[in-house]
Amino acid sequence: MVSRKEVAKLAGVSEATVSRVLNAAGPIKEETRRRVQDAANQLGYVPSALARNFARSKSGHLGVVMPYVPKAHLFSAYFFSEMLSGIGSKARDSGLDLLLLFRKPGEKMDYSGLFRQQKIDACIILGARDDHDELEALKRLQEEGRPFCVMNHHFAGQSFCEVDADHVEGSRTAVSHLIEQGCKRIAFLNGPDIYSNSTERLKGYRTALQDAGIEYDRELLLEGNYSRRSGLEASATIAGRLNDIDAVFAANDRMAIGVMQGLRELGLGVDQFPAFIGYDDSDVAEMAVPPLSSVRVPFYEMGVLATSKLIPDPLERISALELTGCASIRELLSTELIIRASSIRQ
Amino acid sequence: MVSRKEVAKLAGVSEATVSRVLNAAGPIKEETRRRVQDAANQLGYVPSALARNFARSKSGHLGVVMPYVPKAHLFSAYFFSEMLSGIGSKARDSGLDLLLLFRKPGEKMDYSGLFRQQKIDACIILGARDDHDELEALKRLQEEGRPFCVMNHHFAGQSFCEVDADHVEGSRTAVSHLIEQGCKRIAFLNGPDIYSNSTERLKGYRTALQDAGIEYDRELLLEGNYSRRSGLEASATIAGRLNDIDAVFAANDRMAIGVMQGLRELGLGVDQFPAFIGYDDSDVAEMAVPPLSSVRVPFYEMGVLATSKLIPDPLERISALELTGCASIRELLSTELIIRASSIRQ
DNA sequence: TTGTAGGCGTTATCAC
DNA sequence: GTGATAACGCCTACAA
Repeated sequence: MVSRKEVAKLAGVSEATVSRVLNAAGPIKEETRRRVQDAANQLGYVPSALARNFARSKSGHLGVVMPYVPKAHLFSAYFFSEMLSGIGSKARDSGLDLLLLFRKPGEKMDYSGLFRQQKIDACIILGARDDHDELEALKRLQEEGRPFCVMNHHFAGQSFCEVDADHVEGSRTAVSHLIEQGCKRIAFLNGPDIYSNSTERLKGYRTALQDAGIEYDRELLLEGNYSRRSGLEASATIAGRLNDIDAVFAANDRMAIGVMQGLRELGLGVDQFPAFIGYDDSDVAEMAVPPLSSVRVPFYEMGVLATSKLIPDPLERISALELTGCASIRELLSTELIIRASSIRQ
Repeated sequence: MVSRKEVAKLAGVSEATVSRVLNAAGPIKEETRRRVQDAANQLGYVPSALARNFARSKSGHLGVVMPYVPKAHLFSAYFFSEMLSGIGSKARDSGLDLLLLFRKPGEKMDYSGLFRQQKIDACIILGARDDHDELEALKRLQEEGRPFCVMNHHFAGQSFCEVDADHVEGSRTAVSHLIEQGCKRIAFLNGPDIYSNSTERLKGYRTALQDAGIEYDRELLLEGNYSRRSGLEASATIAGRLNDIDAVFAANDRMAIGVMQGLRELGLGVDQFPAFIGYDDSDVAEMAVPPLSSVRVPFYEMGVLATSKLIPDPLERISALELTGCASIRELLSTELIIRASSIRQ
């Protein structure tokens, strides 16, 4: 490995000067700059990021915590990959590298340890669980003043930095659309309420009903676990009450598709289907039969936003402060209802 | 940050001794060990991975290069997430962290630079392109003796370390199955032949035909780009020749589903569909209507394998050498045909 | 405009 | 068994 020292020697300058040239820092005589550049090129010198980070005592890494995804694919890979792309895009602009951290099944994450080991300078948590250990780990991070951001989940009663989509409004819009289509008995296949997303969606669902003067009926509430299979299972219930149900709103696309599949297996044709709306607008939505209306969530943008909250661009930060006076703790991005054939009643 | 020095002082030993205790290296008197442990606990000392890596001049990172995935989702996130999980699982066992590297649109990757910057100790390339720059970059890596592994692509004429699935056999099996189902005119919607996978699949397709004594007909070959949309577009051609085509073998699930969609939009019912087989057995296969038969590719295991080729477990390495005499350069894992309704003719 | 020198927190190699 | 003490390659005052 060719080091700065050799470049310095060849160029006939001190090591400090080599650094100044390569970091474009401080005033440098043009001729010196050239000599150093030439020497560096000639030797094929590349500064060691490792040594640099060490000297600055920064890892240079943005940690990204991925949820544990069991073989029984509960979640779609879709939105993790979208968020990752957003995070990666912004991180690259900031000169940060992404350190991928996989959560293990039962394991409680030692977020603080990752910082203390100097593995990461900041952290984005994608698969936050709302349990005791997780909460404690995050509270500790906050006490220690570590930069971190939780995506896609809200910890009630905390003031963590969080980035999410507005699922209340997203669900309200979806259900309102169903109502506009003439649906009155709208089943809601939600996810488990350990996810804040689920309770938010329920809220939006109820708001839409209320706005339309439709009474909320607990009997129309079903719970799945965001897997296709759980939608398949829910389909039995739905099929048995098809005279009482004219629409299905599912908390994600996979469950919606599971329900469709189940109905189909029971011999129902598309023309006998209730109206359907899914959630996430993942890639499977447009592959469904019929194509599934869905609430689009800006996962990519959420990734970008989360990253910039941790690594604020100096310029942005200034203008943000000028505009708002402070950075808000929790930010919600808007969703968009994508209407396809599944929700159109004619 | 509490450092080793403070622990040493509190424990009344030298820094070297602290390291010995914490690294469980060298002989240590039990009492000393306890004193050090206590001091470390009391101070909440956590060794800095950054400093450690620097001192060892190893980054401690396994780089994973992700392909550029444009908004027009050419590929499914599915197999990248599967491979990543496999890689992550094995890397964690080896004490390596994953550094995620996103390829940018036109950018030619400077793989060698990543090593010379000491950002990574080894590298797995997921989205290899078969162009000149890429090849040069990889050849350079090899010349420099860097540990790297290409996944899912074969560079002809090179002896890179590669991990892939046996797509010749996977395709042969799929097409043979179609033939067993009585199909004789099997359209093949392949991907572009810049991907070695595509040419391998074609080979398998032809082999199956030959085995069955069916003549190969170039007219039955269609080319898409692995996107659902390209399947949609191909469906026009297929629909126009449905009297001459009794099955469609697609090089991935998304294209197969695109074709189904296209046919459906043209008013064809499932009973008029040709037999279908897709490839990858991604999560969308079982969501298709009808459920799509597909060739399952062990992406997770491929990730594990690629990682262990780079970071051989000492024990495994020994036994492998005993068995084979050397590690093979290119390894192929077997695929498995998953039969669902789409390919059953009764 | 450039050089000097201390420090970053380990590892690893000697001595004792 | 344990303690000194060079590296490791770079950054960053502080001097000159």
